[in-house]
Amino acid sequence: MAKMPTVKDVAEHAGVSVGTVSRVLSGEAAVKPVLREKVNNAISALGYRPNVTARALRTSRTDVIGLVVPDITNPFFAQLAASIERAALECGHSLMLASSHNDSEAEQSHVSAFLDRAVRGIIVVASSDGSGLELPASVPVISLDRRFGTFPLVSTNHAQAATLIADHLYGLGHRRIAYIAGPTDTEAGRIRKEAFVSRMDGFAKTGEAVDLEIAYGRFDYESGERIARNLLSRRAQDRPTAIAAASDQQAIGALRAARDLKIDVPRKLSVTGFDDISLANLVVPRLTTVRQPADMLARRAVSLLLAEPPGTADETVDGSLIVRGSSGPCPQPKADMTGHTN
Amino acid sequence: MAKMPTVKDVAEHAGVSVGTVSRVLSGEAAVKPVLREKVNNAISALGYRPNVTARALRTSRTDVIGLVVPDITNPFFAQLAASIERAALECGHSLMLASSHNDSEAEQSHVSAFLDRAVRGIIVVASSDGSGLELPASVPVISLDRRFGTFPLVSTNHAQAATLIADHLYGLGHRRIAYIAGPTDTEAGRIRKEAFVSRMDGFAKTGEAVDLEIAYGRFDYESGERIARNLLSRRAQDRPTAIAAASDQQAIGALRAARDLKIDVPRKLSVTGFDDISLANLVVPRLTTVRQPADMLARRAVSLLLAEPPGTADETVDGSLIVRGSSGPCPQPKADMTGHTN
DNA sequence: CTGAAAGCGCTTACAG
DNA sequence: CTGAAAGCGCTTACAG
Repeated sequence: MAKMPTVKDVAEHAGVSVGTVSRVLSGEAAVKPVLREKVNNAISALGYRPNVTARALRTSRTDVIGLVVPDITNPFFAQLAASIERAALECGHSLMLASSHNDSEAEQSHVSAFLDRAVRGIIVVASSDGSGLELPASVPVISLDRRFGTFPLVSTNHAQAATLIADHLYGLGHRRIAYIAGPTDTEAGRIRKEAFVSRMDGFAKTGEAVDLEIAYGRFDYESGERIARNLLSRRAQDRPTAIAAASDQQAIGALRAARDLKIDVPRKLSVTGFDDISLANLVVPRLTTVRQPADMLARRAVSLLLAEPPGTADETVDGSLIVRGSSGPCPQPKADMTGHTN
Repeated sequence: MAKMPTVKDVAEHAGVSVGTVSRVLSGEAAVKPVLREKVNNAISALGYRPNVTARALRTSRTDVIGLVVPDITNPFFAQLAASIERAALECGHSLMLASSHNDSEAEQSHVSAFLDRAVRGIIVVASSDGSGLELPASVPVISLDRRFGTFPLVSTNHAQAATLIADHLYGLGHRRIAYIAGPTDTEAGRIRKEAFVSRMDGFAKTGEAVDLEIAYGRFDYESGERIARNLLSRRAQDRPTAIAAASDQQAIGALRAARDLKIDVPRKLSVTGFDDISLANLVVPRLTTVRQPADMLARRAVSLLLAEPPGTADETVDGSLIVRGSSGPCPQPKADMTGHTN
């Protein structure tokens, strides 16, 4: 608990002024080598460490980046947080994390708390669309994955990624497909769904029609399981032959439901996810999905935030299809198939 | 980007001194109601928000709690982090999170960074035993789940919890059991293993002998899968009838391996975990495990940290057995069974 | 109960 | 290149 040494102590020990100490600390200004040497010696002799609070007060700048996510126990967000922390660290910044529990009021107050704390910048994965509007924002703010207010967005190209899945399923011959969508109040949820739907509509025009059914839920395991259970609790001929989910968690829930109903995946049913969380490669069967490049997203978000001046343009990163065991050829042509063949 | 109003602005607007403003802000000192009123009006009129940095510099105290975990993408730690954030928020504190990636040097430097930042206190889930020794620690530090340095530890009663699992498996008739242990350089890993082993030894004395095999790994999915694959790639009569893992992640990996090898769980093999992460209830089959009460652990850690004076005694919380589908009766008496029956 | 003033530990014009 | 001094926005003895 000994009192920490200050610049003043260092200055005395080195026989220079505090200004000089500060200048060698910053490394910016030119200091005569002899003095620099003395100061550095004093610093290590005393075990001096700069007081970041004082520095922050003086410069009204810190090296802390604030991150707000809707739910840190969501594996995708945890992944994102880990990547951001790494990216921030590489730039000499540290991370302050807050979880909004999908509550836009909590989100709002976390952002305010960060602002009060004079963080260097804020990255937020919005809890829902329309949150975060009308913010004073004295520091740069970046939306990640889901738009927050009107701040620049770094995200996966949800439309492109969803299209990848649509093509994959159609290519496997599936013509009766169910789509488990994410919340309609999130842009990510909507875009993924719309891109998927419009791709299927496109196929209907040039090839075979697709019987597409859409169910809406949250992005979590439970939603996926519940919805899939509904979808699959029908006579076999009325069931979809493929379920495309808007998140890996939903897809894993769907796998669970299929298993409970003794529906063989992928022989009787194909299931696909979205995100490529680490678990996707561990479930049974391994999940076909589209990878969101968390590392790249994190890196881009941090660098937009730290850029001078801060970036203002949206950025988009393509997803990539990861084919694993949960998707396969459509079981067999339906007897009651409508639409033409080519 | 307008300059934020300060106490001085408020004081002028209210026609009082800055001291008075500060006093109504703190709520501690007595202030004449008329003045208090004026000050409050000025505060809302100007939209004044206290500058936390200045306050921190002056009082050398903040309301930030630092948390270091070995890996935020580990679902158990994510759960813990979420619980701690909630507990901290309830006490008007916010959370600063760092992930050490199981590297004790990174851990060390994160702790230093928190110290530099004059956090209110630090909670650390140690990356391994022996990390965090000889720390100056100008603020309270609490170890959570795994001991950090010599700081007080809040943890699940690993021994009691491991015993619960041992009893469960023995009670189901299993006599050839493999235990997938956690890293031997973590206390949690060692205690869980030792308690399990010693319970089994106890049975050997009073009942039937247990053929116990131990394999060591990390706490993650991959370790569990790899080790289980080894364990199970033998002739059926040489295989364990039950695998107890030191973490849910390992157990889920083991489930994966069993599935790949077409070994029916629980009919041919029982598998148990440890933690009760949310996924445990979603894998196929659902995982029998022992629940670590994350919420309670978090709450206790935060309250020890914030107590005046800070708590110094270790605290332990019991785990509870959660029986699900991955464990069942031992397949059938072995022909080559040694040991007596009772 | 209230005001005037010192000071937390830095950084940064300002002189020299 | 270096020192002396002001000041970031607060809180808190110290008088009164």
